[in-house]
Amino acid sequence: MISEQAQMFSPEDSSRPQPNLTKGLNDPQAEAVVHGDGPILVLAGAGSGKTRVLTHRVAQLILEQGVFASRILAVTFTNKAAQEMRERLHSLLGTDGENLWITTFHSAGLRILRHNASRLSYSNQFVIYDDQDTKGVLKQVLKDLNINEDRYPLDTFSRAIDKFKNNYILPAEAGQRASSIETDLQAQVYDRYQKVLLAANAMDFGDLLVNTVRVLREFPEVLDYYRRTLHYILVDEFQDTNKVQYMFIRLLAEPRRNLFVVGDDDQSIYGFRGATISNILEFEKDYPNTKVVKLEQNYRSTGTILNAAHAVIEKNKSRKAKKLWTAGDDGDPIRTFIGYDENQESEFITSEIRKLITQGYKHSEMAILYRTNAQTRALEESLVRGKIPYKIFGGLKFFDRKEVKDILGYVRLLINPADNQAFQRVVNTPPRGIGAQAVQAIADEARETSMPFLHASVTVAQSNKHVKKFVELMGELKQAAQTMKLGEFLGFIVEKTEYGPRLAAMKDPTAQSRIENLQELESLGRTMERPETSTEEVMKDFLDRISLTSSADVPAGEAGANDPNQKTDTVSLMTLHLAKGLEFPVVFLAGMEEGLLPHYRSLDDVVGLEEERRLCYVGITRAMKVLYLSRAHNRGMFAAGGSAGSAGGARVVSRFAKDIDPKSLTAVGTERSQGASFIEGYPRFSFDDDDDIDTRIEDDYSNTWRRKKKYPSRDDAQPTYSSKTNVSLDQIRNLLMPADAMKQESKTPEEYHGKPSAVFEQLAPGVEVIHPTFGKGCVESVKGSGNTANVTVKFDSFDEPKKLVYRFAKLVLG
DNA sequence: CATGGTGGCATTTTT
DNA sequence: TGCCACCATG
Repeated sequence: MISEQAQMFSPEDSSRPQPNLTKGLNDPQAEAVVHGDGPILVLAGAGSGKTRVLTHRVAQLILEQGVFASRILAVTFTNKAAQEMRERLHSLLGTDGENLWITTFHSAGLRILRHNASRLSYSNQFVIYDDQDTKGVLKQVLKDLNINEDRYPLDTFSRAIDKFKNNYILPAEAGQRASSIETDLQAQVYDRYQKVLLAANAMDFGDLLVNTVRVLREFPEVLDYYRRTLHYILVDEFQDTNKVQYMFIRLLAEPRRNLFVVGDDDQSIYGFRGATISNILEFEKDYPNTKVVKLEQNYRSTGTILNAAHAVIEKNKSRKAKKLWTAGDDGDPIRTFIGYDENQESEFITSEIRKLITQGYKHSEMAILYRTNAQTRALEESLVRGKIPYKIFGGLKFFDRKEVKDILGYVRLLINPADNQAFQRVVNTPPRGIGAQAVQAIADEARETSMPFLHASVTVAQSNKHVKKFVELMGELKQAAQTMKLGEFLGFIVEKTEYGPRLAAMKDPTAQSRIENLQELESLGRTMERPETSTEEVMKDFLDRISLTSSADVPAGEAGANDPNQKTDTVSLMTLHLAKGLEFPVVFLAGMEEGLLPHYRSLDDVVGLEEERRLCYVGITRAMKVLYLSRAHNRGMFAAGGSAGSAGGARVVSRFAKDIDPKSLTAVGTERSQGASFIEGYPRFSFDDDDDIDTRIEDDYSNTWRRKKKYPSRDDAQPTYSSKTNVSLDQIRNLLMPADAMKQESKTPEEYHGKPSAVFEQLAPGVEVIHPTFGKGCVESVKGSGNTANVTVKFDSFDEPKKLVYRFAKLVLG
């Protein structure tokens, strides 16, 4: 991948010790870089050198204004962008930049919460729930609240919760705001959902932001600490920040207001995630003396490409007037193609790539961009047949692979025994005779005792031999973790759970690639190992890193961290969203059709359509020299639906393409195409496919799998590790559930509320109590004493009274 | 009571 | 294409 503006670095720029930081910059760029204290908004058009301005600004602060690197926080959109910025600063600053905090919003939140989550009654060791975990929790919540999923689909709730969090609306406020049956249900689900997460000591992505802001707002000493630490704050892609993120920034920057934000209202494409252009407008309101700098000179694209981009974007009503210009040439016309269907469109792109290669372009200089991930299927097939090396960004991540998540599920459960989602994932994976009934029994036991599923399963193990075996397995894994390094341990899990051997015994051809993925995971674990650090600590880091690795950071299906410097020569495939911030000499914009771009889900509202237009704009402006627009006349994915925008199955050209001056378009792909118009035309049923694409699918991949085969086939499969079952359930219980694993990090509710610990003596029927998770309630009965004491409490928010083990329940008097 | 197979169905964009 | 719900079997 070519980095934005990378080619503009001349050797003089990085000469030390006194680099002239404004050399080679244009006037507005320089103005932004040398800006003193106080707020500044840089409106940076596509390709106007904004990353360069950001990095030089940081260097300026350190080298010219004498600011300590540790006083600077730079927030970027993805880990990849952060990494790139770090590298560029390294070449500008050398080791002076070592203490810079360059990070994403989510990573920043995670770091703050790892130190402060206990203030919010989480443990600082909390885990991060991904989308799947989240859905699992929601499913349970809907069941508990007797909500009919057919009537109120699960997705509407996950979307609603997401929206609450993007806008920093906490459950209580959501409840107050509720104005209809729907919104009231949403608030109820949200409330309960948060309680389940808290009980599992887990946070979802949104919580990483919401809880960070909560900590900063509710604990002045924490806010004070970070304000004293961070004096200069820079934010990239400011147009795509949402309300919580903006609150976070504002809180930190408030006393000094040294806030440097860079954005482009024309590239705001994350409205569905709560981002609003109004953040840019509000910025000038919130910081009245803001300096505004506009970067309008484009260093990336040809005149033709810029004109097309402008023609598309100028139709938007809500945007700041501006026009990019270039000192360069007009360049080539934009090339167009209409395929009979998506397969022909893909074949065309493949064959063009081959031609461009013969003309001297590298694969890595080309990208195929599209609106939806579903479009990759046809493209991928065709590229494979054409033997074009490619990488797909986004889509299914390596860490989203089922087998990888399964094995990591064991790791998660060992680290955080309260992780009930991880428990449910692994308890019968691979199948070991623990079905729905057994899991329900465990869930019931867990509910009655207010204990995590894992703990409850130890009790159920007394009456269920399958569960007993599982519990013993977990005990063995726990012990192994104490002696093995991470890589070895991951391999041990794969063997010991029989996950690997079972895969090896499968006829399914994908099984071999899954085994490879697990081997990849193992070697990834090995790279994480640190001599002085316990495997448990390493595992925690490992999980954090995995949780925050976004699909933009690493190509689909790759683990990433293995060989960061190995740049391979491949064509890049990605959605328009992921392409933001990148540039390529050659760009294919596939699927230029109504219903796809703009997507049919956005057709009926103006705001949505404007965002689609920006998306198209982002796509066009990724291209440096050569831009292709292609579309198909028929598309499989819509054949059945007959969706809006496609009358009678025939696909109509995108309205955005119609805005481009036809004189700058030229049809390619067939000799007969000279007069054919991309905008009104019909597909040609052949193109000059003279490259003789070998249609035999080569067996390269399966050969590699076979070579690396590690596991024996079923016949000689034997347990590699002897199993020792002479450990008692009680011993395992203690092993899996050390007292401090259940204890909240630093504060019990007693400490938390500053009350003496003699709560138990005062418990009696009728006494009001508060539970950290369940809230307020009234004691119904008290039984036993010491470690086994039980308290039955009727909580306000639950119909059924709950039986709690006093030792764990952390009750305080109400 | 657990499992594996089959058939139906929907499918934006992402930290 | 991939996921879920349902059903027949062990």
